[in-house]
Amino acid sequence: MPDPPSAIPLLAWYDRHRRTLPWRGSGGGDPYRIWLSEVMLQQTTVAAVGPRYGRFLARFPDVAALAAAPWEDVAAEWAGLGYYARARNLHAAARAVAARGGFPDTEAGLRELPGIGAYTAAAVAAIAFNRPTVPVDGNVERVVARLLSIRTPLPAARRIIAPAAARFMEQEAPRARPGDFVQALFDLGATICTPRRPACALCPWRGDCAAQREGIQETLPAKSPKAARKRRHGLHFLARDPAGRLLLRHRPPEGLLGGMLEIPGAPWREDTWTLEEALPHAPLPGLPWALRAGIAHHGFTHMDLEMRLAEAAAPAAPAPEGMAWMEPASAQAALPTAMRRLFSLSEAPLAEGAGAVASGGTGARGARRKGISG
DNA sequence: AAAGCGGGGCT
DNA sequence: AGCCCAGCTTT
Repeated sequence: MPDPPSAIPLLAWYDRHRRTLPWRGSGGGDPYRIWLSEVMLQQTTVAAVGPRYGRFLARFPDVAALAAAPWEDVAAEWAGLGYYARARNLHAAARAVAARGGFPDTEAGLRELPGIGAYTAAAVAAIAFNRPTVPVDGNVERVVARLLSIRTPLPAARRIIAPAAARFMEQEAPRARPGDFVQALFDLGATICTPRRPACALCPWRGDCAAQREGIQETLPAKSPKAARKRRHGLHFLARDPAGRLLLRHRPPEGLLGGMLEIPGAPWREDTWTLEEALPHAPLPGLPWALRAGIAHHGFTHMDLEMRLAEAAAPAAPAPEGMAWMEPASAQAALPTAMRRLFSLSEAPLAEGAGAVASGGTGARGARRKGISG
């Protein structure tokens, strides 16, 4: 394994070109803010986190406030961000931190908290506590794979990349400012050493990059092929009570959309559902369900989902076990994106032959936003 | 080692 | 229509 290049040119570049980001502003060094940003940024782009970070911080300004909050508030604030286990773990970790009287200030201590793996422990240790460690995220994998021209495909290449990245901390300059060094690596990967069309001419390491010398930088890192996505179908039931409230159901705490709200329905399966077939899965018996036109599409990492929506007016009644009547505005805000798309079908006309309303329309007119089709 | 787990932004 | 993203947890 060749020596890594000197970190000095990278740090000099960072001092001139570092990105201005919400979690780099005032309050610097606050481990709560840095931890929150790292968790939000797990598999999530800076652009997506941007508008959500300040909002979350305003609602839960410190770890004590987050620890004291009920899960429903945390879930509603996280809704739409995805990977909801992050929110569950964030909440649990906040309670653990509050109970022990503050954040652990070492990588090993941080690693014990729920939702903190090898990457996040190293990132918080370096950025919040200036511990000399190198977190390896997608940016660092790409930068190191190119610098050293590592052709082994991911994820196997991590066995080579991680120790190579760790060797940077043998140098004096990064040890003097670990937080800046690791963020310099992130910024380099995000703005110069990008997945496609990297700006090698502007790179502080342009003379040190083995892949660039070989002209293969755009092909690295190589990746193993991933499995194909399955397709599943659902039919869901939206009941409205006389006050206009919606009947929603709590999903189980673990698994897909764990701990989040949903519009109750028949289980997702390979075959499509007919309304009659799905009727036993309706949340309330004996209602005059009418199918809406259109299908809500939602792609998860491992599954493409197509959902239809039936609606009915319900008499005033207590919500069944595990469900709740909710005002439409607060309900929609607390729903994960897949369920928001499904809910938007309620603006569509009734499906052909679905009830007393004459058809003749062409489907979900006015509902052709992303994920909706007729 | 592989699979489950969201959603948005960009090409 | 893919690919990628400041990954973690469970099997």
